[in-house]
Amino acid sequence: MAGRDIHTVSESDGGARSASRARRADARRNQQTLLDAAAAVFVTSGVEAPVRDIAARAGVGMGTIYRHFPTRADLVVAVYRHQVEACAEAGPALLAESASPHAALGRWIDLFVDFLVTKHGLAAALQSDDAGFRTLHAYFLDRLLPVCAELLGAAAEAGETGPDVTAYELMRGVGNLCIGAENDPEYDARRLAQLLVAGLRRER
Amino acid sequence: MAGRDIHTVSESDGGARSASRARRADARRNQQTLLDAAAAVFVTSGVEAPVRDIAARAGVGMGTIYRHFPTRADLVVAVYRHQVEACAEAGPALLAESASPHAALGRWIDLFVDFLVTKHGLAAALQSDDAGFRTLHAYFLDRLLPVCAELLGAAAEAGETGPDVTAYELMRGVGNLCIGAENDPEYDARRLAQLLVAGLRRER
Amino acid sequence: MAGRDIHTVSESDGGARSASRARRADARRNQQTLLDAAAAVFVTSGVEAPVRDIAARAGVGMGTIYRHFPTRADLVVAVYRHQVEACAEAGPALLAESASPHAALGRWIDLFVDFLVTKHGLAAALQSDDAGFRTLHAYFLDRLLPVCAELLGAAAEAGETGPDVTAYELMRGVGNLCIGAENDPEYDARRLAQLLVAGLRRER
Amino acid sequence: MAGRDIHTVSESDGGARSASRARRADARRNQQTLLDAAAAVFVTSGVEAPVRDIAARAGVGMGTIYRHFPTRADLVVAVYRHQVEACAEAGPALLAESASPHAALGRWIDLFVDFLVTKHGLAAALQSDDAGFRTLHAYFLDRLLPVCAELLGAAAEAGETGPDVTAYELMRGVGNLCIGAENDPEYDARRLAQLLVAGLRRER
DNA sequence: AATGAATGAGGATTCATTCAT
DNA sequence: TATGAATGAATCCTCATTCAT
Repeated sequence: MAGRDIHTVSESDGGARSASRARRADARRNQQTLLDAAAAVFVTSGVEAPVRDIAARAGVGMGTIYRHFPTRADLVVAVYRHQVEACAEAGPALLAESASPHAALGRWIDLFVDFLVTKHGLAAALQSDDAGFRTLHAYFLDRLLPVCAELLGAAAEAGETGPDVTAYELMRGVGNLCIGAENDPEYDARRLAQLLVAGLRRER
Repeated sequence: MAGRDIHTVSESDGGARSASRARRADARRNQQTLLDAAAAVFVTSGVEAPVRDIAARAGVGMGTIYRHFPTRADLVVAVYRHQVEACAEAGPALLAESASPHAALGRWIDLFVDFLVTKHGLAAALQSDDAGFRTLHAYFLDRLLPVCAELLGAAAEAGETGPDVTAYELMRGVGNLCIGAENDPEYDARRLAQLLVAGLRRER
Repeated sequence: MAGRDIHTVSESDGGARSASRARRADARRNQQTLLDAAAAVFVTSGVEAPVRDIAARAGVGMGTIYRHFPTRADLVVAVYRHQVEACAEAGPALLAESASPHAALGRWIDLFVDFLVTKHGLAAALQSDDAGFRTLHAYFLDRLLPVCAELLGAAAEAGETGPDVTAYELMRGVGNLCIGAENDPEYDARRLAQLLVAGLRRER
Repeated sequence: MAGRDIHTVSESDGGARSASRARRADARRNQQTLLDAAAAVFVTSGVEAPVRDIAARAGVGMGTIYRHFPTRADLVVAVYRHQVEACAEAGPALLAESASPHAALGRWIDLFVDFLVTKHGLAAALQSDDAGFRTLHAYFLDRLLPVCAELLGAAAEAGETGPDVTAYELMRGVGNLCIGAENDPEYDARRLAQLLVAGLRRER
């Protein structure tokens, strides 16, 4: 009887749990669908694409988007999180394997530019005054600024660079250089960014 | 009589002429009013300010704005023409008076940045996909690209720089660096632009 | 053995019974949790507060709210039932202890106003066209109209009042007077309601 | 010649003026169309009817509504202005022609109730917290409160009433009594309002 | 030539209610 | 039974541009 009670309890608990687990799995899958749809729409229409378009592409109602990602910034961050993380994590590795800190910085900036340039409108959104993008800006800074600062600091310590710019300015500048780059075949943001890095160089 | 006729004719001719002259003067004065109003509104609301606001400031109807400046780009160009011209004309002078072509380039870029940074939203408009800004982009390029190219070419010829970037890329890059700079006290577009220029430098 | 069987049976019967009892107790506790949560949310957000908020406050799913209270009116009624009952029951008592039926009516109206005025949005909900509130309206009427009618009838019988208004009109009027009173410090619904009651007064 | 110039000038001035006059006449006619449409829609859908509905009814774009009446309150006020004015102006007249100030007050309240009750949703809007209705509230108060205050004051001075309520409370109360009255055949707001007035009465 | 009234597309956001798990 | 994810209708307001007067 106790056994049955327990069983019953565990069954109902288990049922609840597995239902909840199932629901969660479902929701997670759904989230991924959303992210995929958003990513796809972002490519063609930029990160400011209408919510309705994203919802349509994902085959869900708009409310579903809002449920999962209350703010547009939340959605954008979620879409690009993996790549931002990868970029952040690449910093120390590059520092370790490159010939010099300055070289590492250059390679890291390349990664950053390659990332931004392929994300239609992202670079612009990062600078947008729009309150809805405040968080986006913050996320990028939180995650990448320390990495940039470390590389920059290492280069300075090695005497390769002077104290010309802050890490923030450098990132902001590089970000700016990427704006609209995807539409202009005459313009190579990567090259410009490397020029910036080169400009930091100091002869010993 | 002939004299009188002539006189009369000449008088009426003169009247027509002076009326026409007067009308032209009037129109010019009118245009100037428009430009002043636009400039004032651009300062506070950016170059994308509502047409109605500009018209109101100028004390004319919106139709008048459209008559004189069919596209927004036309208006923006007209507002900033003097400064763009001044910038363009400064190129050769700087080349003549500077210690080196590379130095001249740096000083010229400074002028360009100073100009852009103080024009709320102009740098962004220069990159805008918006059809209404196509002409704006074109004008800036037409007028400034040759100047930049000359400075860049001179520096290259003097062996101060390599062939890293085209004049177009450089201008585009510098323009990009100015986007949103007016709102961010942590960010000094001038410094970044100079970094770019420094990055062009080659040791002999 | 029989004893044991009986015992067992009775035990299991008892188990079932107590389980059922326990379940009922559980359900009741659950309901109470819901009502407490709803009451709390009503205070701050009014009786039209989002279902989700109430569910969240109660720590249950929204579906649970709907199961127990299919319409919002059901929930609102349940939340205020005690107070409505108390108000209803106060009628005869007041009639018994007051100096006159008209005085009793006045005191009873005071009770009613005091109740309504402290329930954010309730008075408005009572008049709402909204289908979801139809039942609410009905409940209040079912329960309170007879009481009001009795008081009013007694006063008329005593010659204190004329047949100016129906009990329904009086209640409706008093209810209306309470709308929005909680937000307006310049407005005293109680005073107005008493004016209404005073207006009923007839000299013998 | 001078004559011609003057003539020309006066012609062009005259043209501009008559164009402007024509435009203004046109616009005025248009405004009336708008007001008629709004009034019609208000009758069926209440004063909170969607702007689009009103525009459709008037056969104009929504922008036209916004141009003429930036705020919903502006529109509502415009629609009812004549009647509010009439109500305001009736006050002194009633005072003059009635048997007593208190009687005048009663008749004036009748006018006010008759006005409100036929305006679907207006009474409710007058109490709405909604910022868009703040102005509406203010207009009614500005225009009618002094009238009510005068009548009330005269009655008090004549010793017919006591100082039970302020003019504001009385108007607020009467306004409240009218909420939803148009939908309820069992409820006569006019009668209730008169009860309120009767309640003010004091025997000498 | 000037005026300024009119048009109407376009996108964000909230929440009651249902129903699969 | 309980959960809570998903749906999607409904309305607001701005502003570039046109064109009748």
